[in-house]
Amino acid sequence: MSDMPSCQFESRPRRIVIGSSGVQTDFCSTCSVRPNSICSVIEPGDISRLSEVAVEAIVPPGRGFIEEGAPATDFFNVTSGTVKLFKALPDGRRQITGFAAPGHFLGLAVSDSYAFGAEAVDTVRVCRFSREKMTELLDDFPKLERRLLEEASNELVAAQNQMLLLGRKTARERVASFLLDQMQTGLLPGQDGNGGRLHLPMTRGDIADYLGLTIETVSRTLSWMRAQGMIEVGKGYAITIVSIAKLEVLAAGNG
Amino acid sequence: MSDMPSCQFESRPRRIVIGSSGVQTDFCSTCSVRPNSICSVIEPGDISRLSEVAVEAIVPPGRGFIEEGAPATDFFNVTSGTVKLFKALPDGRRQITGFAAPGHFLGLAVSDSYAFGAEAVDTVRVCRFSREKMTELLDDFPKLERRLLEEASNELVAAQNQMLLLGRKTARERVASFLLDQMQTGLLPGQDGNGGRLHLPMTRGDIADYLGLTIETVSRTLSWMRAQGMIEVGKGYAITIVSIAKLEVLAAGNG
DNA sequence: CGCACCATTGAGAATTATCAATCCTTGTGG
DNA sequence: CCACAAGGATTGATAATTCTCAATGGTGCG
Repeated sequence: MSDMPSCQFESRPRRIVIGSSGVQTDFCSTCSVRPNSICSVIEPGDISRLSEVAVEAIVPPGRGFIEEGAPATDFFNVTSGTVKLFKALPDGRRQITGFAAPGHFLGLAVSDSYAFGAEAVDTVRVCRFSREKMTELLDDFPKLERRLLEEASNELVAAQNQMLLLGRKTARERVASFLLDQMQTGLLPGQDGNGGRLHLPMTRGDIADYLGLTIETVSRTLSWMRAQGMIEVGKGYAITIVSIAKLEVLAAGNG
Repeated sequence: MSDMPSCQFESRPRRIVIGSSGVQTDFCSTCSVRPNSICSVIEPGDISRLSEVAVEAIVPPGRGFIEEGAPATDFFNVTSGTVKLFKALPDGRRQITGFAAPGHFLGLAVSDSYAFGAEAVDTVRVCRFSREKMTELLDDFPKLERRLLEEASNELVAAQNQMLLLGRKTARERVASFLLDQMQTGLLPGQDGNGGRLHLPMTRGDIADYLGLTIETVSRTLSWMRAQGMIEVGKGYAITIVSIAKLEVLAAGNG
């Protein structure tokens, strides 16, 4: 496929917010994704502990920041943008195992090396924690551990759903399932009820690698869905869901 | 496929070992899989706590004991035999998401209903914990929570590997990967080095549902591997690995 | 002994992949 | 501002892997 991107950050700015008194402020306390992330279990009085160990980083589109097989030195929390997680075979075949949206925690692994790679789909901001700092936090905040277990359990459920999709669903069923899933995260503002405009930040190639298909099959399937009046394919990364009901019939298992 | 088995236990014997003094003994302390299970983090002095909340059950081959979508009332620990975990589509298509060997913990899910079904492959023994009793244990033994997180992380890694297999590997690669995986758990005693006799407790149908293939393709692929001198297919559930090297070349990605 | 279930093998069909050409969009530089 | 280059997307024609349908053979249990 494409050339393997390097595993370096574009920049690694320690984003320190200076308050009126000139003292470092807890940027975690103003973090917009904290309510949806594991950080929400840290009490307001302890948030400074978070800010001390977290480092903000900005990852430009297409840049990888976790390399499969590399030493697992850091954990990440996505604060904005979309990240693709993937595994690859020696000959280049790639399977995207998931897309991480803001609030998602990355790096769950007992091994000392990453079991997957991670790459920014669009411009991504992440909070980075070193492995040892994270361990300290876990020791000091038992709630954090329970929250991580929740997070892991949720990912496990998602992984099981994806295995069902990859192992047993047809191309049409896969794409339908994908579009419905994306309505959880990709819905444009003001959209809700029986339809909705979606912003899909990933390319057809990414979708294909996520669904275990080829680019061409994804494209053809979307065209077929458009012909069926299920969706409208806008330019860029926009897709409009015209009939959720029809997609749900497909996704449930009528290829 | 086959008719859906009921979600009942064959029997639910509270296995209470009566010591010489006539007092109930901790059967957990003699449990052969404890070193490999989450129970290993409970200190010897606290093992009685385990025995109090655990109930042993025997599940006959083919019997289901977790029904997908049913209220998640219990957790399980496999103590002997092999369990298949699966998800199904309305029309009967089934994806086996994993095989659980002795020591495996079942039921990780935040939801109040099971996200997957479980069924005994051969005769299975499990330890059952009620959800509330398990919660109490988690509160009293922080180490247990950390161990569960480890368990979940390991399953996540396995799930990611399986997604790569299902989404991007050819039939031959899938079967090769499967056979190599099974050498971790299914090796018959006395086997080790460059080959080994495997006991696969599951049917071809189970293997097919695990690998996202059909029974026929699994069978044909095994026949092809035999013709290539990679394996020997014995009668019953025996398979002999003749050349690990050839299988590894296949599994790594040469279809 | 016969039935039921599982496994193997064959022939043909179907879904999806591969190869290839064209179009569209976007960004860049003259 | 326009032309061009580059990457992504779409569509078409063909190929290949895998599935489906079907028949046969083996194994174990009642």
